[in-house]
Amino acid sequence: MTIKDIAAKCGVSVSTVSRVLNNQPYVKQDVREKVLKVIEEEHFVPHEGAASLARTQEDSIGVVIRGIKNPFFNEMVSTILKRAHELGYNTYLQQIRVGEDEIAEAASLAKSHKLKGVILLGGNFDRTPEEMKQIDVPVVCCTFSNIFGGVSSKDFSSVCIDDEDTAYKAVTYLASQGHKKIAIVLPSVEDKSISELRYKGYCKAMEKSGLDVYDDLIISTGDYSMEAAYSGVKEAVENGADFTAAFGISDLIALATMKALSDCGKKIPEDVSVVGIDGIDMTSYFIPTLTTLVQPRDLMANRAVEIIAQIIEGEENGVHEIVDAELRIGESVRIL
Amino acid sequence: MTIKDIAAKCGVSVSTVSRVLNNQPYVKQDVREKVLKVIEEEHFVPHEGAASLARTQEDSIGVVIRGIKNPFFNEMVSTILKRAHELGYNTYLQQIRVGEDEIAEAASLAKSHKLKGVILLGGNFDRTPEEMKQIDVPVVCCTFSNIFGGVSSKDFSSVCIDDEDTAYKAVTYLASQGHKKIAIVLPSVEDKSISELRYKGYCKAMEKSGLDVYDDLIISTGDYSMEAAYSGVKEAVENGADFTAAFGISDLIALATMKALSDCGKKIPEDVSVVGIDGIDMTSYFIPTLTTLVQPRDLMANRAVEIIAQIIEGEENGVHEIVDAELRIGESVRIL
DNA sequence: CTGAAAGCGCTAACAA
DNA sequence: TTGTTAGCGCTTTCAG
Repeated sequence: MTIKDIAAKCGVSVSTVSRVLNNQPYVKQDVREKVLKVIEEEHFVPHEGAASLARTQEDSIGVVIRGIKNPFFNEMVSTILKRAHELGYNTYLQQIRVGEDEIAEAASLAKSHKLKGVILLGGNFDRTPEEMKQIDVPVVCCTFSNIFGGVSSKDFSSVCIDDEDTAYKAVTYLASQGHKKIAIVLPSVEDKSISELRYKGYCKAMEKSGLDVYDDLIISTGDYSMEAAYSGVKEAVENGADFTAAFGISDLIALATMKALSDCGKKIPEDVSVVGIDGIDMTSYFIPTLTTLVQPRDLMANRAVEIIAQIIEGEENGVHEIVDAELRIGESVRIL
Repeated sequence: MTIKDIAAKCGVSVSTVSRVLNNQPYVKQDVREKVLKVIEEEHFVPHEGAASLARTQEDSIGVVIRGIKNPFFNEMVSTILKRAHELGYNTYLQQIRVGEDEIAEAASLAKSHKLKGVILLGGNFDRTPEEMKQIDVPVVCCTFSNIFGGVSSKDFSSVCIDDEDTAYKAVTYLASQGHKKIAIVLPSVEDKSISELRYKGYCKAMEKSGLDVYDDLIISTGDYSMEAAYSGVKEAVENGADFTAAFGISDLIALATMKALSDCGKKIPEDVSVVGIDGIDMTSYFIPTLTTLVQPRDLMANRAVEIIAQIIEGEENGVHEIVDAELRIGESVRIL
């Protein structure tokens, strides 16, 4: 069943059917209705590839999500797709594993579908200008900003929180509650990515609060997984690490930290307090509820789409928006 | 940049380039290498729509996921995509919200991309044969099986656990630990879907164990969300519902149940024990760890792909596989 | 307002 | 082993 068959059944030409299909003007009302009726009856759906091929200008954007199981990203996807739809953009979703190269994926997605722009949901900071140039359409980094790879800030856009500052707030909150020995649980202190930035914020907060940072307080677990965080914290505690509060640089890490502490016989928050960053839905159902700095994910998702649309419409590239994370007080921090 | 440009740059014809692109034989080794080199240099990626249009026979399958944020489904997706890739199938992923019509989506996806088959990840049971017929390619329901809508079992395939039996096991386990007042937390006792089936299993287990089912034990919350489960349980307890164990028909529901109970001052498992079904990753990090019947999600994901491949290759439709859920004992059930 | 016809970029016979 | 060519199903001028 093709557009041609529909045209024949309606006694009109293919161009008329095409006009109806694309909601274009210059079709008499009764003709439009008849065509619509036949389309409905036949359950006709146009072949997307053919349309895409014929279209002189596609209005599609791609969304590449890194970390297929990450709830934080999954919670943003539907907002992105919805907003894109509202603004008249078709979307192509590509989920990739943590190990894969999101730039290469994005470049290939853009070419294989004539995309007008790409949103990167999560990714690595450490990119060279050459790598970025592989993607020949505007890019908006959502939840992160490339600041390590020497890519000019004019060559991409971004919307994210200030990672260093947010970590600073998290740790300062802990300090304000009287905590002195505050541990940090992170993948790495220098991964040229979020982990490194949040580590800086931690150090700054500790310093400003007049607290010492010593080795035992830094629990590097290797990656962003809950498994790694769990074993890292457990091992640290078993080896005698001594702290009354822990800052997990993401909610998933913070939740795994709580579990590890609990399994070591520590009560939360009585013995150890914990805070995270992100604000994923699940944190509200943990016992105790996690205190966390909530990223405004709907705002970020919407802005990411709006920014890419703006750039596609011809506005300048290089839009970099910083949004605020807000402290949501749960039950995981002891209030002194 | 098109295949034609590449051909020109290499001094060969488009068909040679096409052959190289598709890993076909009948290209001299040195020619193949030269073409590959130019493709690499130019970062050429063929237009997917054009290829799809020209291909006489596409080998693509679609995956429609219902419940964009559901961790259980998200955890299966990558396995499905991987297996499909291994078997030589292209995949098209479509995530839809809980309110949307997955059959209509699947039908449209199948037509717009000339799909050979569709995997439905989660969905409604209550479908008529007419609705199913909208999808003109083989369908495999993964995690559920259509048994309410009168669709002939020959018209679709499925791979799922035995919902009634799994619920039976969960409740029987609770009873075996000495519990007598066992509540069930579910969306609805008759939603013609998973909830209804698991409710049946609950009733059967209660009966076999010689336990009474009375109204206070049945907490219907309206939908599958954690929010609904949380408020439903909280309200029930505040209204005096009295039970020592609760069966949440899904992990998410069980987790929300634990939280609600905890917020009502009940300790788990000391005051109330809880079990779920699914085995999502997150359950291992809750305090206490949730006892649950684990669905073999990798197995189901792999089988779903293998079954659809089998049907596409010409084998008979109507394959219905039941897989076993396995009890994973956590800390949420009091051991007597 | 409507239709005819020229591609979009690629694959797949078919010839060479 | 390679090239030529006819579409795949649709959109989009351009005439009418």
